[in-house]
Amino acid sequence: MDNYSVKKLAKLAGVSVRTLHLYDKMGLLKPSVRTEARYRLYGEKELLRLQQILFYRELDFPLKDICTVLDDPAFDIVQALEGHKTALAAKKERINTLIGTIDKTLVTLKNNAMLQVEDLYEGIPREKMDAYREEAMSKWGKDTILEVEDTLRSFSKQEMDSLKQQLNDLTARLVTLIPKGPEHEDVQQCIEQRYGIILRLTGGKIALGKLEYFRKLGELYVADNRYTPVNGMPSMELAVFIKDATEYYVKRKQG
Amino acid sequence: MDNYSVKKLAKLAGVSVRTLHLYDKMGLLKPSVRTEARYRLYGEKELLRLQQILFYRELDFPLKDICTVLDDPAFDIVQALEGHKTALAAKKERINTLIGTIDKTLVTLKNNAMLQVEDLYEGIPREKMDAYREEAMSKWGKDTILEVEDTLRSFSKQEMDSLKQQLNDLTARLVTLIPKGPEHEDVQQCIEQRYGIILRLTGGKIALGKLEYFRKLGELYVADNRYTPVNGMPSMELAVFIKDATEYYVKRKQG
DNA sequence: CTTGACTCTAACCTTACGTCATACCCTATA
DNA sequence: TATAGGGTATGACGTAAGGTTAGAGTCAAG
Repeated sequence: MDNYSVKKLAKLAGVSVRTLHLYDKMGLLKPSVRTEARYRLYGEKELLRLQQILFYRELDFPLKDICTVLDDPAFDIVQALEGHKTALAAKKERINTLIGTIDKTLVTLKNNAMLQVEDLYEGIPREKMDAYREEAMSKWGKDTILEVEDTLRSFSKQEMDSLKQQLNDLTARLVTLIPKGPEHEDVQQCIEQRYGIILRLTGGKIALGKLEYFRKLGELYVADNRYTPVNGMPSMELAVFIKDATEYYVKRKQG
Repeated sequence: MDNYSVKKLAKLAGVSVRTLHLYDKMGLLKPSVRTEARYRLYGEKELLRLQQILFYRELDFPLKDICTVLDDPAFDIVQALEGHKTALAAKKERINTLIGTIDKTLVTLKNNAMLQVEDLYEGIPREKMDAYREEAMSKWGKDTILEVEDTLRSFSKQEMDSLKQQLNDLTARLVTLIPKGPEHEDVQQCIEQRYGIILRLTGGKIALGKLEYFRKLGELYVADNRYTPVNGMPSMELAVFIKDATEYYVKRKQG
């Protein structure tokens, strides 16, 4: 009997000594014996009671309620548990709401940072956006576009700026490389880098074969000169150049 | 400028004056001006900041984190929100576990109180239970039995004891009434009370017509004398008596 | 007899306020 | 002008469930 010192009981039950002191003072778990030096000693009965206490504690019951549950024999545990369950369900609902709010906020934040997704289209006025999106959707499929836009939205502003800058640099470099012809090694290197960046921007989620998709993107450069910015100015020459270089690139990769 | 006193701002934002004092002391929201009497005065800028504070507060952000979010321009809000969302999701998962534990505990508690559902069968040894249940299921349908058992399990120990006691009393009374014959008014009253109790015990969920079900129960009393306990002793005489009385009762009600 | 491990009590710290208590300030009215 | 009433400031205490010292006493082994 009375085998356990505070530390032994604490280790056994996985709580701190402080916790046992506290439970003692608040009457939740009294030691069965105090030595003359006022050391606390607990027996098996106390160990059992501690187990019960910890069970209810794990269910987030306040210690005072645990006291009531364990000490009042007329207490309806079933009702207490059911009430507690209701409270937990309410908490859970609140957390769901919070998570929803955070999601909405994240979308808003990223949209605000990312509304420059328009910048990808380089200067197309906002009122033409809808027409453009419909066009793109009918060309590549609505789902494809939506997936790409989702992916774009997931980038942080810094990442986005970096990728945009890289694309701009490549475009500028390609302008200087026009004289060398679309099949020149330097041009092909630029095209390959463009391919990598665009893959990242579209998240590799494109349903079409990736190279095929990339080729279509090359075509688009010719079909619609809105897509070929050179310092903000459209350039048919650059568009054709990129298209030719892309087709050669794809052909070499597929061959 | 500096339009709002503590109380005005508090009312406007739906917080307490104490909260504003606190936010001031901890540097989260300083008044733009202090009068010479040290009264706090806030301007529009502070109102706006308070709105932001409250937004994050509603998301259960600790105030210190809100401080960081609002004051450190290099702080990555998106990352903070995503981290917070993860934490909330973990909390939610924990609550799910807790609810599951409570459910299991409730079932255990009710089973422990109710495993005496067997007592309904009055002394049938546990190893014969399964055979009996199959028999009952083939007689009345598996679903019927499962529904009835569910209903039985939903009773608290006190309710159950009370109903059991009432049934025992009625049985004892019927024994004394055997000489008067199954159609005697007193006997019929007992049968009617039995009917009511059994209806409660089975929750009225029985698929069969209730009276019809009750009649079958009467038949069963004869078909299997395990169902007719008299102080623990089976009594064929009582079983027949109850069957006759029940059939008369049903006939009268249906007629 | 000393050392190291153990124990006691007490007190302060945490979050985000609520609730006094005491004292000061301001303004409108008699 | 005195005062009543409401607004305000500061400080302190309390909350839940302990964590973290601090100072002092206790126990068993070498």
